[in-house]
Amino acid sequence: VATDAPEAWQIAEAHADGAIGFRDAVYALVGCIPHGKALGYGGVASLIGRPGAARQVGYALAALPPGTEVPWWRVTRSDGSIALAGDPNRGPAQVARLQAEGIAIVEHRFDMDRHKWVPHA
DNA sequence: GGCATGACATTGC
DNA sequence: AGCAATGCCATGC
Repeated sequence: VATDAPEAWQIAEAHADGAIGFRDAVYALVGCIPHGKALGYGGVASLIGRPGAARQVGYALAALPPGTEVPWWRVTRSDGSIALAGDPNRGPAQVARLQAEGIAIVEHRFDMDRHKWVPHA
């Protein structure tokens, strides 16, 4: 299986084994989200194996450096609304990124069911 | 080790 | 459908 990126379950396992910390697991998983897809904070937390730690996902992403390669913009709220909508800095940037990937956003919200990423197990 | 903080999720009104 | 209140958990001090 020549996948260029680790599978979601592998990340969850690595985190469970303590090989990587929660934050690193978040970064790795977010990095797996394909172009044009999105995921809710809770969804990311669940895939890592820590359902309920949705807030920490945001906390981890907030710690990302400006020029990071992690596609943090593909992570939104579970209902498809932009958490950073009120942020004059990252908000517009996130919306622009998503739209550039083909996701139609109206009033800082988009159809999550239509763009939600579902790892193929 | 305990306390306060926070890019969320859910439920109830 | 929209708003308010409550629960959850990793981080940092």
